Amino acid sequence: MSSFDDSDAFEAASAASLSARAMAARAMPHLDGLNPAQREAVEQMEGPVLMLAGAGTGKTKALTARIAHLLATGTARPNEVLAVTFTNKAAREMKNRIGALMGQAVEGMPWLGTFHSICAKLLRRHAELVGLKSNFTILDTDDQKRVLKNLLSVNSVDEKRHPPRWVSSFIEQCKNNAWTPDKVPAANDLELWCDRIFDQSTLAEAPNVYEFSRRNPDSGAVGRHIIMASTIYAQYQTRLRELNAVDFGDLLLHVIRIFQENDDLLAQYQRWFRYILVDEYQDTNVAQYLWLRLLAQGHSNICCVGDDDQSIYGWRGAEVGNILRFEKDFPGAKVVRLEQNYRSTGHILAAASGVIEANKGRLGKTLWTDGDDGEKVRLIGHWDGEEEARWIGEEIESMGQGTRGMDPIGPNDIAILVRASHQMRAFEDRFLTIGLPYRVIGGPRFYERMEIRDAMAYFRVVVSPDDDLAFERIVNTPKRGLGDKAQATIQKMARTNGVSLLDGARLAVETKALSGKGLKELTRLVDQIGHWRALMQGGLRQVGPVDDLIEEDRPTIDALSHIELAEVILDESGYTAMWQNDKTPEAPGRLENLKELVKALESFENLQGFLEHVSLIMDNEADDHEPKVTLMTLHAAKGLEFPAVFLPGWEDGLFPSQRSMDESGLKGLEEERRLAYVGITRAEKVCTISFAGNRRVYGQWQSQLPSRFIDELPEAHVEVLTPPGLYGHQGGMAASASPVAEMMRGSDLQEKAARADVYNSPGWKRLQQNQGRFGMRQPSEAKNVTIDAEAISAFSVGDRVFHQKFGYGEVISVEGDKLGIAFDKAGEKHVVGRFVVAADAAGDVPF
DNA sequence: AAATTATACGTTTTT
DNA sequence: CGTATAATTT
Repeated sequence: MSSFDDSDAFEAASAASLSARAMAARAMPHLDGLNPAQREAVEQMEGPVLMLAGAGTGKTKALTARIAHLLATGTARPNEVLAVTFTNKAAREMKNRIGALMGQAVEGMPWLGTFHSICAKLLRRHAELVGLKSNFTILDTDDQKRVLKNLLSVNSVDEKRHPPRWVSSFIEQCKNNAWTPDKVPAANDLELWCDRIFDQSTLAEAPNVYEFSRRNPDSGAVGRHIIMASTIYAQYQTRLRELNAVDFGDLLLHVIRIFQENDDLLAQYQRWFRYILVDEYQDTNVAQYLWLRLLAQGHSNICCVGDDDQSIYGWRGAEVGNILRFEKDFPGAKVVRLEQNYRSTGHILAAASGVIEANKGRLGKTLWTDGDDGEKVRLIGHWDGEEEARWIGEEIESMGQGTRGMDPIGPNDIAILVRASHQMRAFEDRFLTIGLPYRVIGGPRFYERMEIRDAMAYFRVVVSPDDDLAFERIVNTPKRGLGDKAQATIQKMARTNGVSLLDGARLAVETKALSGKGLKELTRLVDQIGHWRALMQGGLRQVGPVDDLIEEDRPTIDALSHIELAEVILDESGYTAMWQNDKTPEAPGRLENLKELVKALESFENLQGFLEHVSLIMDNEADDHEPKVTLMTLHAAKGLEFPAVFLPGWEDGLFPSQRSMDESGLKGLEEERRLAYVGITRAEKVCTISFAGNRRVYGQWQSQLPSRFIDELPEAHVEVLTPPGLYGHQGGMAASASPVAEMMRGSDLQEKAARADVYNSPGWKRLQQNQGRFGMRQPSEAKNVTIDAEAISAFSVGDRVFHQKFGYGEVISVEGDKLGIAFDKAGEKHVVGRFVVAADAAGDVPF
């Protein structure tokens, strides 16, 4: 875990490299099983190398083999290799695989990690060069938003028109592009409207506010006042410095600035990192590119691995241009293409290739395989989204039995990949009713949950008493009667004395700036924090003026373990009690999460180490053992593979997403197409694409057209399926119904023409001919499966029950193992009995 | 200060 | 339609 405790990594690494050199004489097992292209990429150690690695071509294998080769040949010591990834998961996997290749010989690679963790490490060493202390805190999006909200209101910005998260994404965009506040191009800057009109005297006191001469289209008023977004950005940076804090983008930018302003230091690191490797290079943004270029200058021993066809993060600043430009940026670069695919069948590869070929300006690769053609990509249309979910559910069940001579495929080997997370709901609903276990990847992350963040804010206050944001978060959580008024008093006290909020609170207590209950509660909180701090450090116990909480009056105390300390903090602060007293359905889960948090502390030496880890590592691999179908977005699926993949919702507007096309035009469409390519290439054996003719969008029923990507699937590699149980309804329900529906909605002519044209497209005609009918049918009343006499429900009508997702409710019908339940909050649902528990037991059952 | 009602809005997401 | 925030009430 500890890419951070590198203090003696150098020593350890040097020792390790001796044995590495010794190994050079011996065989090199890491080269075994590499194909010629992979081997070339591994053995070309000097100079710039671009490894263009298509989906499933053994990219990680080649990358790890290359590192192993550098070490095994004694070309580099472990601490001289800088290997950067985007995610912690990727870093972890690489570490494991290198370990497996090298045996125990290499202790660790201190500079293998994410861009952010490596930058955090560098910045802690040199923080003072950018005016920070080395114990700076790393803000998450929530903290950022709070800082920004404050700035916006101070500047009278109209928060209705420019919500904090909007300004926050502006700043993020600037940082992705390595624009400091003074370097924001005028064309990219934004005018933020003020929420009031200044008069001459107030305007004089607001130096950043300008008169905006254009007419306000809303009110018709002239003389609106504005402030530039880059000005807010500048203030934001100042504020972060005051807080001794950085955001994620700053980790990169501060390090870049340090390198740019300190030639000697840069030279030192250039000498130190003799070999640089970068994973997922197509996802790098401008800042990351600059960072890499600074470090690679000189030796140019940089190996970038990526696939321009899998660049799907343009919307968050990734520059495909970086990978397309590589040979220009690094003259003499060797380009190696990995094109042999070890993952998917021939039909699947051919279908994926057919789709991606429609993109322009690719570096170009042709995937091929030694393996079987396998089954064709399957394509199926449904009446609506619910039927699509129903069909996929049944298909998954039959895959479990093994269909058409294929080996059974269990839930763990199946994934459903959607374009947008809201598509998951239809599947969740369906799977819940048929009792198909599933797992959703990519929901709210563990460390982003409210209770976890609250708990960590307590830890932060104890670890660093001047962490104002953390103090602000916990001062009235749980409710202590310290509302806006009390907090304003504390703020004022802190500001006028130039101290932290905690010290401000201490002063407020001493000077009795508050009264009654507020004073008592604040006194207690301040004393408690002092007490916890003492528990952390050990030694003489601090004796507060009003210290009625601490029962024993020991003059000295021993330092508690950080785990005990965490428990004490959560307990004494009343935070645990707050959730125990909470009657909402999510309260038991939150308590469970808190327990998990404390458990997670075990793998750390102290609270500081834990907090550093958490601020950079936001992933939480749930370790459940039950086989489950995976439900996730296409974005989340990159890098993964499954024997069977379902790709539902291939409808124009949904996928490709209308918004992408509107906002980014052809570029956006091409990125969507790459997403389609990523989706198809996740499948090893079976890939099933589907669409619905009708779908509910924001509550309104809308007729949908099959995705244009469906037309791009090469016919020879696609098999069109027809759902079972069809009767009547000859062909092309959507073809006839949709345009009519379109006209009734009175959309403009151009759009109608464009849409009508789809029906003349070769792909659609082909499908019509091939199928005769396309599986469109009226939704038959879904008859629920007959009652299994063996299945005796543990519940009866009238029982109070609790459900993990829907909360509390009352059983209103029982049909075999299926229950009809009227939920208090979620309405009426049909659910399989094993997903609910008797309501009185809900409090004790850890889900 | 909590509970309730109104209203706006509605990809993709890691660090 | 459903959720998440804001505004309003009690």
